Amino acid sequence: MTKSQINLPKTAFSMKANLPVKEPEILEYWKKINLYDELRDQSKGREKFVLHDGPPYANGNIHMGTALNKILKDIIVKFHQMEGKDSIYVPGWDCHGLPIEWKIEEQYKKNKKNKNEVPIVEFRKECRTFAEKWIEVHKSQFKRLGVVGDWENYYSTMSFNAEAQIVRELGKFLKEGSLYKGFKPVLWSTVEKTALADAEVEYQDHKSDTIYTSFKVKSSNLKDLVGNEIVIWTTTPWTIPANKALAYNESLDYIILEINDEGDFKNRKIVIADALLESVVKECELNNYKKIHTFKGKEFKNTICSHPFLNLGYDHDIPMLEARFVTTEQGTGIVHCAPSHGPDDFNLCLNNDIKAIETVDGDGKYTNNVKLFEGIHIFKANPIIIEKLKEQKNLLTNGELVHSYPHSWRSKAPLVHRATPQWFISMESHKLRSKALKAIDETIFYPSKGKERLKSMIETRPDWCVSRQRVWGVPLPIFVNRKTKEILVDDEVIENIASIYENEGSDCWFSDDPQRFLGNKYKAQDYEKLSDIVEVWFDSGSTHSFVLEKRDDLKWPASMYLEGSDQHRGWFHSSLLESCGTRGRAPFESILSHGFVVDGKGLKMSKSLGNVIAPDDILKKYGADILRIWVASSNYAEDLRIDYSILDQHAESYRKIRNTFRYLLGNINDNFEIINFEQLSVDDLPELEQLMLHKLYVLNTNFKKYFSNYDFHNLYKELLNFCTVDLSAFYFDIRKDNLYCDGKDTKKRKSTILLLNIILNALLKWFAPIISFTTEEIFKLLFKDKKSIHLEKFIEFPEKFKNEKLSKKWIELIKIRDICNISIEEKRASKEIGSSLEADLKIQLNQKLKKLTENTDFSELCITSKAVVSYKDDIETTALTTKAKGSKCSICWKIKETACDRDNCTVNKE
RNA sequence: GGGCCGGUAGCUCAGUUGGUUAGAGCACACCCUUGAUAAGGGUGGGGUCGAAAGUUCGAGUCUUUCUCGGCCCA
Repeated sequence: MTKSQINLPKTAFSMKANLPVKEPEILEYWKKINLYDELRDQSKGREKFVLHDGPPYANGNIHMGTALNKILKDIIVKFHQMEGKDSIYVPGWDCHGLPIEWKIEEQYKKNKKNKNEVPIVEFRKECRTFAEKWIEVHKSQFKRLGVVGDWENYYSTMSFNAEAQIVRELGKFLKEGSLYKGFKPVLWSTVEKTALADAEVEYQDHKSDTIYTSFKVKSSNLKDLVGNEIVIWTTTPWTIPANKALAYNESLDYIILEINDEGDFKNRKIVIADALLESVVKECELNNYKKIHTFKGKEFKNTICSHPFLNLGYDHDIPMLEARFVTTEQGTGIVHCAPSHGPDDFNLCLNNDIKAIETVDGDGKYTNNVKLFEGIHIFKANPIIIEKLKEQKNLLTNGELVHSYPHSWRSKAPLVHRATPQWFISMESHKLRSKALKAIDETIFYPSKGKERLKSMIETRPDWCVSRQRVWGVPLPIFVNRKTKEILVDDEVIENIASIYENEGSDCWFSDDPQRFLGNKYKAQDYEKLSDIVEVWFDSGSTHSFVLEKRDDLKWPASMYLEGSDQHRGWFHSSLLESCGTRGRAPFESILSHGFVVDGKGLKMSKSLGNVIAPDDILKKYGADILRIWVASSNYAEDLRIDYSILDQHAESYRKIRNTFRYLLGNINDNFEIINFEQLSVDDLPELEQLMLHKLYVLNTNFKKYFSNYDFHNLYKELLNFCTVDLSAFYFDIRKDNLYCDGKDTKKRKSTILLLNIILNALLKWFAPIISFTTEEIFKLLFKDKKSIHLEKFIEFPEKFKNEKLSKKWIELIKIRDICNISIEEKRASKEIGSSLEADLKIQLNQKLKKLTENTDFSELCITSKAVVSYKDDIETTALTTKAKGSKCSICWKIKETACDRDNCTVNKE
């Protein structure tokens, strides 16, 4: 007996993947062959698919969310490429903004350097260098994930041409007239001395002073009110000096309450909402009081009050205004309004011709607009205000409240609303809101629920504040006439600034003579040059203009924007507004949003929970292909769970896939042959092979269906099931006998080899976008004359592979096989047999199945040495296993009562 | 605090307009194999579908409340 008589699989493709070592080698290879350039060269003229990269912030190492995002992008880009498009991916980075500024400032603090003594231009250079450093770090980390893109020609928001184009984009809003100077309360950090973007604010618990204070009614249509006192509750006593109005809700019931308790309020009458009586009584510890009148809120109309500090010179009228935002959740049902210190207050007052003024300066100190308190820091003002109110006998009670309150994400300092001059893009003046809503309707969303999410945000958002009082960003290219206070609107000036930036960047705005930007048309001394910068969301919202439009290799609009679901309020949002404002439509045809990476229990990753997994940990332990499988197999429409047990599971699946490939490669001895489908005569193949062709055809159909919906987790599941169920446990298992024991020249074995080649090719292509490294490893092994799997296209299977009738037949055959397996298992459990080849099957089938099964070799199908079928009327399928009689052929291991007569088994046999 | 989204076996996911005993793969257990071998095959166990109430002849699917988680907003 000799093993040389059987054809055992042999391949150079190792079972052990060793991805952490092998993947970097493949990366080197891709670099060597210039894969990205090669892709573009070969795809010239094809339909373009442009996935426009949302720029990550150039700061800090990448985390799982970024890895997920980039891998998902790469998978989609590769799918489109292999589908036959020119699928272009240009990565980019978001570079301006507060976090980087803050890092540089931190370094200054460490080195005892004073930021104010450093020229702005020098400071900005350090910011630029900092961003550049992180771009390089990110680049290598993203590449390691297997992401193929134009890494050499990436884009960044701080590149000179980006800065120039951002100026041009702002110029468009300026020219249109939708960019205006406003005076609004914005969330302000007195520590960083800047307004903060929404994304820079975090809400934390904060202990606030609370007061119940009273405003005396000066005049009213409701005569009962005059001389009585309106009581308000607030958690910001320091805003009392800025009070300009009181707000009530006309649909609420209000009461006049006479107080008889000893103290400042004895015999005074106060007004509060009926619904809040109980809580006010409790909070203010009222014991003796009498409800003397009840009335509807609408009767407040035209009521004028005086300020609690009337006797201290606060003699302005305090009108009572109707406002829907007044509720009975907390307080008294009447809200104190300081237009400089709250958006609701501001809007209400604005509609009633009450202007906001600067009451607090950038440091948080009262300005000279505030009598009595000028120079006092607002965070130290509460006790003083409370004292004064007490002194004026207008304080019912005071206390403390812990509640959720806005804080700076950097300094963690509590924020305040402060009215400052800011620059806004109007949502209404030029119909930006309705244009954006229309654009949303014309966009395809994956998953579809993203549409409503973005829509509801656009519907309710206020005007876009695009100015920031910082230095690391694109300067707002605005000049204001010193005399007329008019904004200079002139295309030539804008283009002049842009062309200067194109050559040298925007640093010069802060250092050069303003005349240089104005040109010859205007005199610098007549104009004030703004020193604000553009908020970073405008930067990234403009990427479509300086990337998609400017580059010849790309197209506008993009085929797809793909980001985490938080970007409905971020990049999706700002890009939509910027583009609708300047071009009247969205810069994208579709939006794909993915959920967040959470731990195995569904909790968000945090240092304090200790459940953070870094991409690098995974790459070192498993390799990028495992991470890519995790991405492909997870449902990105929801949050994506990850932990080591989940990764272990995917690593197991990977081994299954890898061994599937290894079986294929081993049995073709690494000699791959491209099969010409046109010349292939399906009918000449054994039924099992025909069945496999049908399965390939169906799988490919499903594959395309799933891909067209970007439904990767179902697509991957189907591929994996094909490997385990249809190949490993079925086709491969059955055909081992044929592959190992039949002669290489036999027609049957040749048919099997043919199928193995087709299956190998198909699997390789199907899996390439997902396990990009492993498929490349195999591809290189098979093709010496081709460069990369990623330059290939998916396979088109001919219609003739489809055979529903055969498929239906085999569904029945496999049912019979299952019954046989149960029968074999019984004998195995009772130790009568071991291997299925020791089994002799006696199968009883219903007469009706005769036609279907008469040509089927069940011993082959069930991998037994013998199988006999008999037919009877009116019976269910049964199978009986007995131990096969005879002796085991030393070559093919089948048990036979006579000498084995198979060709290979008889050759060289003694 | 408000809005939106989600909770189906240990894990990743299916589950049509409400209609038999809720499915798949992996993992697990047991067995077999030792010619895919740090592989391969077979059989099997496992779910009060987040909880409760309701609508219905019938609910994983519809309604309400609660709970847990995530994102966004304040």
